[in-house]
Amino acid sequence: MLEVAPDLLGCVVTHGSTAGVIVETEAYHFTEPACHAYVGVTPRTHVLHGPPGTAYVYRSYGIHALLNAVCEPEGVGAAVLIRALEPLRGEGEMRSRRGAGELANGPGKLTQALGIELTENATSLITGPIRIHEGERLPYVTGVRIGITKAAELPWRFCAIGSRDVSRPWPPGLMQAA
DNA sequence: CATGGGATTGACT
DNA sequence: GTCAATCCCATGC
Repeated sequence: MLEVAPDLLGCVVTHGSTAGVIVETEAYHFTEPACHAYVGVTPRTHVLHGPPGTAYVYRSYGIHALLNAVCEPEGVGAAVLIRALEPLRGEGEMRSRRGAGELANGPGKLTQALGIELTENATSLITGPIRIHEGERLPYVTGVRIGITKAAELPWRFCAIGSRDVSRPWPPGLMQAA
């Protein structure tokens, strides 16, 4: 999974008529307490322990939907959180859903921009409605995961170097090769 | 059945 | 920098 997370950088997420390039991810694994799968298999987390290539969408703080890609084999319980996208197609549609400001430089923002909803939890990332297809591999920097209260020191955040669409705070070195 | 927490965002001091 | 908003669900009585 720590290999899948950086591999996802540069991949393209498509939903409806909108699409974006992944520029930031974070890895989560059931062996560490920040991961929802840490508590074991429950109605909420069973998808995390399910087969790879599945979307895990959940609501955070009662307001935002966050998108994950389940990656390890069935029974393992791990996922990669998609934290930021660089808009590729359907920017007008994203704009109408997001209003002014950045479109997708944050995990809650990108789901709103693409129109991804909780009902799409457990759907396939191969057959849709949300689809992820391979893209070019991007150079990246690693950083500490942000926004969490448990195991926050793990360096499992991956950001594409030079992208201004990465969520803040930008990790040191992000703009080196821009 | 009641309660508390959460991988966030945006507005305000 | 600080703080509230708000829904799902895991946990505990």
